[in-house]
Amino acid sequence: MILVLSNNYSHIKEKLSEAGLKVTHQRIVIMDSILRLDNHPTVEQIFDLIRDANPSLSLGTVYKTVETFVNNGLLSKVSTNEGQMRYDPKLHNHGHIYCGNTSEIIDYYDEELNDMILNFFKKKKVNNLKIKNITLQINGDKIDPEKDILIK
Amino acid sequence: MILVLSNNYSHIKEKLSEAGLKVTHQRIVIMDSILRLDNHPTVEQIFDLIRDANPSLSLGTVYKTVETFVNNGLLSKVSTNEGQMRYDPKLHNHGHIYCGNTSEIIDYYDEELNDMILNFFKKKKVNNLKIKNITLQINGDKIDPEKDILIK
DNA sequence: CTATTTGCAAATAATTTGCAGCTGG
DNA sequence: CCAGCTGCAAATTATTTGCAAATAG
Repeated sequence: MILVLSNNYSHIKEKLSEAGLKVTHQRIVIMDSILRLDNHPTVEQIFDLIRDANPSLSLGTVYKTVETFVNNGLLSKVSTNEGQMRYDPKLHNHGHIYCGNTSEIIDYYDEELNDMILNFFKKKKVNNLKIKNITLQINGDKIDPEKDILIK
Repeated sequence: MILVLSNNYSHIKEKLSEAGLKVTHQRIVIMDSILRLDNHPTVEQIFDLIRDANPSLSLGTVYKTVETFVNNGLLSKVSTNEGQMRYDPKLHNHGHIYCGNTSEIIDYYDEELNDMILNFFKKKKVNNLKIKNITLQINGDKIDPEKDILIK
């Protein structure tokens, strides 16, 4: 029986190659940190997570790299009212919950709601616009900031 | 028959007073320009529109003023992927169409869709979150950048 | 080998701050 | 009058740029 060990970062390397990007250590580490951080990190948060283990990696490289990732469809850019861009590795059509009091951004996706909205826009047309995607933005405040938000 | 002339800026002055803000020339001119510009201006666009007629009014004051307006519920803040905040004088629950190729932000509101979404969130609950509002973000590109977007 | 990518430092852009002087209520 | 505004300049923050050295393919 042959056991194929899941090679470190193999999934990320593959994604980079598929996108036609050179597979560099910096890119792997940056993508990995975004996936691990999960909640839509800022450039600063990415840099803070990886700088100790990669002392020569510079902040400028993080800026350039996330921009490259966005341009090649590996990340999407999420703007906030706090003046810093954040980066989202989930590429399927999904919405976000913005917590005003904790600055968290939480993914929101509901199949039923999504279908409802897509059906609606099959009927109602917006002329002279090529729609790329439609997302829902839910603004609110966490009631208990210590606890998580639970989508039922 | 008594004809009451619509006093200049009277509506804006009223809004400011109601919000408990002092009615200053700067605030009137800034709010007026936002209403006139209509399409979710940046601070720079506001400033450009009013600077000639108000040479002593400074850019810093525009920044402070729009922030005051947001904090007092007279404007809402709209973030973009272009690194500049934009300001929206329409306060009722409505969505935005973001044109990637022209950087325009166009209001979108449909009663039926709005009801549909609100009803949905009466059933599905998001625990530990006090929802303030739910808006739709429609991303796309204008097909003919010269022409307007027409919502049918 | 060579087109890309990276690191670094300097530049730019957007926004905020501090504070003295002005002004609306 | 005086708390709240404004103007101005300097400070801060986020991001971009330019370029020489490094490196993936």
